[in-house]
Amino acid sequence: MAPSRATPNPAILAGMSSEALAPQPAPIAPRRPRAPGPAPNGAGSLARMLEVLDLFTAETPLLRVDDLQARLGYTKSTAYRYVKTLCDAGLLAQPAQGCYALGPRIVELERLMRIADPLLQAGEAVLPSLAAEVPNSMVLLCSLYRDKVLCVHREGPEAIQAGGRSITILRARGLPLPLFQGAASLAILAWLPPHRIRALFLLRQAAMAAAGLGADWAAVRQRLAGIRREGFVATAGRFNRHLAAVSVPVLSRDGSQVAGSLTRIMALSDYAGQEPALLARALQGGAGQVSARLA
Amino acid sequence: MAPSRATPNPAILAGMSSEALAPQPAPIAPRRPRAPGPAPNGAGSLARMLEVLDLFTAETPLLRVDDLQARLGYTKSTAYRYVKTLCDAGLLAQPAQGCYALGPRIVELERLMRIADPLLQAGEAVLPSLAAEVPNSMVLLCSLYRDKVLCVHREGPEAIQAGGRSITILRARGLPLPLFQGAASLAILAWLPPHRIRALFLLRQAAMAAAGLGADWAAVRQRLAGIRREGFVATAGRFNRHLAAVSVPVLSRDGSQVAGSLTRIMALSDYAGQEPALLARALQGGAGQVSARLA
DNA sequence: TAGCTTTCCCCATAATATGGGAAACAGGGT
DNA sequence: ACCCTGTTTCCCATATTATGGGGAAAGCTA
Repeated sequence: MAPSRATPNPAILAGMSSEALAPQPAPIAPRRPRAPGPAPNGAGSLARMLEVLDLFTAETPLLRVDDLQARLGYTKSTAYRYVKTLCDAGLLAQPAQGCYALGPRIVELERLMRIADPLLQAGEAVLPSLAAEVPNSMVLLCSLYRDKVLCVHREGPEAIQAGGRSITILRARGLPLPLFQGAASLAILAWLPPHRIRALFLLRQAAMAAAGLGADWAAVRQRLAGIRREGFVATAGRFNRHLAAVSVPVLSRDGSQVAGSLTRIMALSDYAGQEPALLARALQGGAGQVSARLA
Repeated sequence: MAPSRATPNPAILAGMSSEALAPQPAPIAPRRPRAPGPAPNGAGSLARMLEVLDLFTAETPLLRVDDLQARLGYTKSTAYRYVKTLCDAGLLAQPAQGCYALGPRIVELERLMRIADPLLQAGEAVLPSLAAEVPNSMVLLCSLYRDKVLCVHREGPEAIQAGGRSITILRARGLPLPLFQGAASLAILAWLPPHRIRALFLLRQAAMAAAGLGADWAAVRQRLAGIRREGFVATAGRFNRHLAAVSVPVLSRDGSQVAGSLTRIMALSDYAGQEPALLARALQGGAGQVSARLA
């Protein structure tokens, strides 16, 4: 600080009475106790802080501290402390004063993931030729994380001509897919080890039923066994009225577990003329190549 | 938990003596106090938890809990609690038992940033034609976040033929650049509002000097003023012995502040035959188009 | 199923996150 | 250049809760 910004006497500037400058005996208000209970929220303060990230969406990428305070029920102090901690970690950033957004660390970490992800590496090498095999179609590489299926890579055109219109899937990487719906997810689910499927069922039976996977354990089990017997999943007009999808699992190199799924998306009109099993065969070839390239 | 996990009586199951069930005077080992001091680490526990993310690198994308425990000095309990909290938030994931990696939430959040970032939107529209103007060259769009410059988008070939070899810049998005070195960073720095430059200088004078920006405030100020007068930054052989770069600032639509920088990277041999100011002029045209497209 | 590692749970206490208010700061206007 | 307004940090006592150790449960491998 070269010229040393030296004007720290706001008390006088603010016109406070001289009394206020005398040593105050006990003017500090004691902390207002929160309502008793095991935990005010579902978790500890560490998890509470991370909830801040959930508030950022494509519709509201910029938030003010007031919004956080209101939406999460914190006080101003706490909201600012969370924001400051997250900013220091780079997970948030301030594009402008009073304005917060997701931060650079996220982009940086995502790059690390791209560099380190063997599935992505393998997919980038194999998918281009696979996508080119069928005109007006794109190929998606998806992956399962605990209880979330994400599109990891897309190859082929950004848009598909279908139903007289151009249907675009923009910025596919990172697109979250419903766990129990869609060819890409089912192709992963069906090849999960039995105890994983069972655990998922016990935990999210309602969601499975709602997605039409099956009302009880027997139905779900049977449905997934059917998919495994076929070797692929084909859906038509579910994700979009004018689109169809065929998906096959990508297994780890030793074939012991499922690493993700490979999905071709095409116009429903193009799909109608073809044999699903034939489309699946081509995908299975690609999936085998991807598997072979996995570290 | 279909059969309702209702067996919360570990004392009996474990075969403890009935004495142990009586009110225990003080059998529980008191918490071992940590070394006294204002704070064991530089920050509170919230920031401490986020340090876990720093341990994941391109070289070590997979970590075991023992590693975290050892590298951050936590106990097993704490390490597992952090990991669980971060996993629940999706910032970490377990590809396999005993194995942790960066999680799906990061990819998902990064997608949100791509969707919402006006600079990226504008860049994707403008850069392709700009990159094609000069063969064997790529164009980088970079942005400043508080104290970090990141490449946000790359257009053009992935590799440049220079010095008889092919020099590749892979996965440019998310690539961190040194704040005080390189054309892309300097083109942003120089157009920062004076008080921001001054704040940076006060905070990181040593780093500026080490990067050759200037030993004292006068030198730094003069150097940046010189860049502003020129209107661009050109470097040759700094980032890589066989490459040269020309960079210009991208201003906000109203021109009041700098939003990022636009940089062309080319082979040093190609650069040598050209007039830097002419290259800069073309970039300035592109930067103007990007600015015009900013929301 | 047994045997192993990994993960979670329990609890008292020490560490620290919290909340209220005021100081310091930054940006925009005149 | 200055004030003025809204934003951000600092301060401190106390209540909340994160911590650490040991042991139970869960998950995977053989």
